Amino acid sequence: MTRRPSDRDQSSRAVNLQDIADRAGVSLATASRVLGNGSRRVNDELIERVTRAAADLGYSANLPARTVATGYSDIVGVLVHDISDPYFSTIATAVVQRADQHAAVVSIGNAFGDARRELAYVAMMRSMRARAVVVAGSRSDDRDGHQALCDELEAFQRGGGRAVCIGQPLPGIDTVAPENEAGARALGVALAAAGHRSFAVLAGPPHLHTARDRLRGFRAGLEAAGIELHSDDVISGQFNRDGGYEAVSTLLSRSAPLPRCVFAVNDVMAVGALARLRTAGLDVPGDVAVAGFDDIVTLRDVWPRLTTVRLPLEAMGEMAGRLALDQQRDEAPRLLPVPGEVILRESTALAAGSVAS
Amino acid sequence: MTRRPSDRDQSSRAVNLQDIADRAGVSLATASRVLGNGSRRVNDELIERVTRAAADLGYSANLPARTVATGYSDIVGVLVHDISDPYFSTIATAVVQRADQHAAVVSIGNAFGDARRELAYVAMMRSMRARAVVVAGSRSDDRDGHQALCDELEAFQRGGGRAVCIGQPLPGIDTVAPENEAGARALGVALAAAGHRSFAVLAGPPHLHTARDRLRGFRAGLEAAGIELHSDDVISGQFNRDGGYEAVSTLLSRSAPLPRCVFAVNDVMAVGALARLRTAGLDVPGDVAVAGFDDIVTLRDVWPRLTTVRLPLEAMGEMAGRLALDQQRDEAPRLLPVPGEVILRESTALAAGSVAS
DNA sequence: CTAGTCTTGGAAAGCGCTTTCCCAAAGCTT
DNA sequence: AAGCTTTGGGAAAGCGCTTTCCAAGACTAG
Repeated sequence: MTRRPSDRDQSSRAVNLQDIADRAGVSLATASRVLGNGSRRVNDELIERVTRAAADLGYSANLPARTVATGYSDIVGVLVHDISDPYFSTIATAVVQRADQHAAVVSIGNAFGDARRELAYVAMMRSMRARAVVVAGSRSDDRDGHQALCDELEAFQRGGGRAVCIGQPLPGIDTVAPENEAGARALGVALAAAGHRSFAVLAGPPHLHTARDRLRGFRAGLEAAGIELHSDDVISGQFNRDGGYEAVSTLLSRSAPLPRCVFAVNDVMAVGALARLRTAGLDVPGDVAVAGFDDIVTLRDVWPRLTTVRLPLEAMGEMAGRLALDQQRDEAPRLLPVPGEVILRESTALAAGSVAS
Repeated sequence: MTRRPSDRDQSSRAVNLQDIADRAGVSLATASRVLGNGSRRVNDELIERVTRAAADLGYSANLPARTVATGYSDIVGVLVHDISDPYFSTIATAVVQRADQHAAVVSIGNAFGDARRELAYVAMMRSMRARAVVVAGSRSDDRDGHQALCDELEAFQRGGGRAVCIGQPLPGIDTVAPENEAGARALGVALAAAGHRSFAVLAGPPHLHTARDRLRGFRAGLEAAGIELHSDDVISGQFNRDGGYEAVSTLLSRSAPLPRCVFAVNDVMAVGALARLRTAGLDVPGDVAVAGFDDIVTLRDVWPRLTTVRLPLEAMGEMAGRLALDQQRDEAPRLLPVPGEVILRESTALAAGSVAS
């Protein structure tokens, strides 16, 4: 099977470095030094010849082979619940941009919130010898799944990769942590200060940390203003648009009077709530006020504009990218808290001077 | 962490197949046959021993090495303009789902519509020996860039990968082609039939094929109804939310009377237009009607609900995934046209019986 | 003019896997 | 019992690259 350089075969095997070396009349090593990282000086004329040969033949380095040889790749994995959710796609875009600057290529994994898929994806990144992996999205209560993920991430790091997480801190792993609880608390305080008195919370799934933290914070904020949130006023459901829609359906179907203000634990749910209220012929904020969380850019144009807690999603992705790519490996794991900013808009406006019952 | 005395060094080198073979007391070849594709029968007891050893040592196959050995990888590249645009993230999600079924892992590239980045990304996928690449998003007029991309994709296919494109057909490449022109035409016809008579088009960038096709189709639809679209009534701008917003600003700043109906060549622009009109205190559809294109799911809850042309984005991603992964290589390139469906909603409603001037 | 230090090209030894090839042992048929 | 085909394990040859290691030539220094 040994091919002489002279007998060019017809098979469509891709051109490799040896082909380039042959054509340029240099050794494999020299060709590699020219086209590779260039750690060693090569005669200008040879550089020229090799470069020319590579261009002529349309050479494209075999990256997997390079990875095998060096033990190092330029893949960065990003793991999200759902890339079509603007929350995640915004973060992912930022990571991609950061990775671009490091000539790294991003591989995005959709886990649909499933712990098994998450595990499989991180394992895959480990198999690929990825340079780093960014895990975004709320952890859930599944103890075993959680532990397995931590183990896998640890193995990943032992193998020389870097792991970063966006959301709940994972032990031993750099984390960009949005302050869900504090943000929701501030929102509760602000809404109370604006004159709201009766509330319901569309709380999302009880097992999701993010959802729970936001509920807890909001409740604390109200309590600080002397308002108590009854458990009847907490409706759980899905963490997406339909979850918000259905939670409002539940509220509407009850005999109890509607609360004057509804807090959905994320913007997408808030939009679902808005849709359901409109279907019921109710005015927002006239009849019911609605607030969300995240301040998703795509949703800034919904009307009435949503009161929400702004998370700097782009900055968060950017920070995660930086942690994953810039930092030295020997530093201790970091925790970067990200504060949210309460933004009051039309969706929770009250007629001037009035105090809602 | 039980290391056998025979283990040579303490360095944290990842466990490899040889380690597994040693521990199981079999040869490298046998270990490979058990853990690899299993193309050959292996004694049950040995299978058991190897599997056990792999589990004990937390073995994770080195995928790049496998790729080097076989020449095949399980990476699928998806190239989009902007993953945070719901149009693309919806498509990407569908491709990811399809790829999951093939145990392939998706790598998403953001080109931000820049031809150079697109080229670089496809080249990168070729370097990675990716199994397939899906290029989504409108081509622009840049002749050279376009040719370079085609060349690169052809090189990619010659190297054994599959290329699929979503949008304008590329020569020699399987394409999922939304019928932009026909859809826009149908929309024009439908709006005219609904009684609209005076129009403007927020046309996006003139060099983008998708934008142009939609404009051309819309114009043809109006002409079929005996309505002519003057060039004054075509405002170009960006293909995103801000483009819609600013185009309406332009309309408002003119001395001419506002058109009764505005067609934005995509939904995101339509939402920008809606925002601008609202800022100007104009009612939609009372004062001005607005229509979009795509029927983005995230935007179905904006109010008034947008008249649009629905593209089955998920199905399109799914089809692209299928073309990329299921099909045999020797078949001729295919062109799968995807029809759009006109959906009339509140944003273009006219008071019953009235005909807009 | 010789010894010592840089340069810089090439041969070859890996990297971790798959797969071909070889061969021993076992199962058939006559 | 002799000749076959299976069966399945192991040695070793790659895959395409990087990176030692070596050696030869080009310089300095004494």
